[in-house]
Amino acid sequence: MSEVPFSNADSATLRSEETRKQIVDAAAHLLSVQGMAATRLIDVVEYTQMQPAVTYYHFASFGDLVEEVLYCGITEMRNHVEKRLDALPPDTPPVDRLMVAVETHLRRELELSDYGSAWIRNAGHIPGGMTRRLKKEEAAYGRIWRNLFNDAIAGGAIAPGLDVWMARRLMLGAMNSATEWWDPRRGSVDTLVATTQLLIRSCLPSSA
Amino acid sequence: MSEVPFSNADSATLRSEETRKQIVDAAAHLLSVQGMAATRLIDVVEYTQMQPAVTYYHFASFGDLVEEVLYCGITEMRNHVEKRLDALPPDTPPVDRLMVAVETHLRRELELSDYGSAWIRNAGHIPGGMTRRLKKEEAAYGRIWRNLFNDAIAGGAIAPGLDVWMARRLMLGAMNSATEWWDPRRGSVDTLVATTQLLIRSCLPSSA
Amino acid sequence: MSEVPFSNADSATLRSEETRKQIVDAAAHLLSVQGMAATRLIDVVEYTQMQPAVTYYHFASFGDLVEEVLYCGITEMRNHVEKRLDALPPDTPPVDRLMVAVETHLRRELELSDYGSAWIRNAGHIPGGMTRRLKKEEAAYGRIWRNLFNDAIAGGAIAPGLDVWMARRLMLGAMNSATEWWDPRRGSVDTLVATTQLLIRSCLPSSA
Amino acid sequence: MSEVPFSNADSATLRSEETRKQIVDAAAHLLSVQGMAATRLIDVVEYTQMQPAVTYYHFASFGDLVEEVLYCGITEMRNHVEKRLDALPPDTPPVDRLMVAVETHLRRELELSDYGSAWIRNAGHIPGGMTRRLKKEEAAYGRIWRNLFNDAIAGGAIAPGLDVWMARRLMLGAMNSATEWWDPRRGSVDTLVATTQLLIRSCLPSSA
DNA sequence: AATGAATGAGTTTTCATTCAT
DNA sequence: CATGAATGAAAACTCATTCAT
Repeated sequence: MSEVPFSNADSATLRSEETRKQIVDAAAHLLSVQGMAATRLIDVVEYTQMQPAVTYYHFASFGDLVEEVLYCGITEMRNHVEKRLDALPPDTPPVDRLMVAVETHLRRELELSDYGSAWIRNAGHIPGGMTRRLKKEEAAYGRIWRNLFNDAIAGGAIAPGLDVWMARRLMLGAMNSATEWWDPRRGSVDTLVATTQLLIRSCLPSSA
Repeated sequence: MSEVPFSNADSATLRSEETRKQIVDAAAHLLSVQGMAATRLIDVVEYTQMQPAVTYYHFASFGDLVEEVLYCGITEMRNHVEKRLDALPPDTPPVDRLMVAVETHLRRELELSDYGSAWIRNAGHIPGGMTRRLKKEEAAYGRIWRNLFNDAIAGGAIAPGLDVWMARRLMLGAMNSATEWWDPRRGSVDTLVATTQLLIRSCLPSSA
Repeated sequence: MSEVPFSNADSATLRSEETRKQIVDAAAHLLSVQGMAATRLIDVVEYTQMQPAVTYYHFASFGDLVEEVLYCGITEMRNHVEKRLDALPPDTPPVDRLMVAVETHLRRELELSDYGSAWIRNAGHIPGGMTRRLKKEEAAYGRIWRNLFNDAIAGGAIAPGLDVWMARRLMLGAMNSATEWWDPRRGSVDTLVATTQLLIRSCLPSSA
Repeated sequence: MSEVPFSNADSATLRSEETRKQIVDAAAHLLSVQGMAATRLIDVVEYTQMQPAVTYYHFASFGDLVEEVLYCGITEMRNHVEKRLDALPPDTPPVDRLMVAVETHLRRELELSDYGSAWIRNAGHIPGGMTRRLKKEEAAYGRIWRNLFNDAIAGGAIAPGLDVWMARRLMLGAMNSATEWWDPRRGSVDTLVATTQLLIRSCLPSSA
């Protein structure tokens, strides 16, 4: 007969999406906590209390599931940073914009999402190298930071001998390293954000 | 050098030691290049053109071999940094001592030893967690840096809101991140050393 | 044609029959081309752009589907050969009747039906052995050939040492082998029919 | 010390070869009896009372094991036929040579070797198509028969409408079909050989 | 001291089948 | 009737480890 109101015809699709999400979430969690070397398909399905075969309904292989997690990690991170930056008043000074990005990146990496830290911790450990879409997405995120830094140092005098590309990498490396050592018992994320912002600020020529 | 005549027992020992070294070297190389997730016992012995069984003459398990590599990595790193610092004139200013440590750490990590980068890249990815001697050695190395930083900032005014422990971690994280992104084609280690030193210097209160 | 108005029940039945036919046709095609070892349920439904579950509305199991294909293959073959023979004038000489059967068998096997070749190629490869109805149908078809050959050699002198049963099997084997090697680019079916007829004729005692 | 007399230094190698042979033999047996569709790796290892993993010491995959069986089948068959032909007196008439080949092929296919029948029964059912070496070997065997037939019909008058290539295929098809239907209870191999030889002889133009 | 061979306990993967809608 | 989703049982395959020599 006619469709029951409010009953979604796509309920099967929704169920499926939910199942898929559970799997990816579990994988993201384990990858962010244990890293790739210690995360097997079996760990993921045990964590979700499902059957191994479910995975293969949604992904062609375990490797594909991992790739999906990392892809979501970098994409999500980029989207959030972009959104926060776009929401700023147009006249926000470049350095302030950079500080906002630093805060967003750190909070996401540590507090808000297993995907972010899964990406950061495992990006350099992908067995067969990165897929094309991972490379592309990473490059896009990298461009955001390049622009942020370039704007922030524009007009300032770069110290002789300093390589701007390396400097940017070092600062991002500093932020990302927090996934390995940050411990809520040793200090809040707020403190970490403040500290990181202070350090990065002090490295900018405009600070002189 | 050449083999000692009339000393079969010793030559056997030497051969054995050499074999062992080849295995550990190979493991260090692969761990530093591919990371733990992609490095299996089979890869290591294939790299040395040996048989899996050789490993078990020298190590109780594959895990032990990996642990040995990481232990060598951290130990070697500490020894070199200590030696360089000890060789400095006693009246070297603290900041200069820190700069020397930075240079030593970076050169070892990137140029001189697979062990150093094997350690740095995989420290956070050990399946069962660190062994006691790894923890101990890491703590010892950490103390060196704590002292270096403390001496360097002594007397200076710490910015309010800055957490010194975190700041130190961030700076070490920056240095260690180079294993993931450093590419000789984008700049020499000399440049990297200079850039890192400049950045760290600019973060120190004494620079004000 | 167009759908019958006011006859939903029938159109549904028709649709259902059509679906069933699509599946069996696809299975027949794949079995005749690839053989049983390479044909899975998944291949069949993918070929029809359907879902695995459809199969289970029409068949109790994948094995039943395969059996159905083979059963259709042998039945169809027998029916066609019988029809052609029945259509011959009653006074057709036995050898000519045999030649007609040879032509009918070959054309069906190679040109007209995936079912025929599916049967021929896979009859000896059924995992659990033949079902009863397959055995029965095969025996019935075999009887036709036995009679054809018996009539054709009746009155002729059988060479000493020749086993008639084996000779018949060999000739049928020759014909059936064409499914494995016949290639339209190496010669037409017409040529194949002519060649086969010539060979079989030359084996008959009446040819002397 | 010195090597123990009569103790083979390659005993390990011999053992290995023996194990490998057991596996291939078992696979050949099952393939010849059940065909590819019904033969799984697990069946082979169960038959040999070994562990699945042994297979992977000797073969990269189950597919490779199957390929090896088929390759041995065709190679072995060719070698035996060639040897028998080479041992004939140089002045043996071509038709007699052909008869010897027929006998050798049939006996090997039915009595002497699982490899021969494994090849014949499964050649047309290889999932991914034939490997290069299989094709090559098959072509070489085919050339032997082409020459045998060509020599046997040389000088005779080929019936108009008869395709020699097809005729040869049909006769080989007849012989190979015996793997599917031959049953020792219905007649000895001797009888089969005699019958086949008679039929093929009667097809040759020289018989006229 | 070294190694070729083998193995067991796992892992990933497959696939016919079922279920809920 | 049809189907998207899920599943269990079993398959192929992996790999650190051991054994016999």
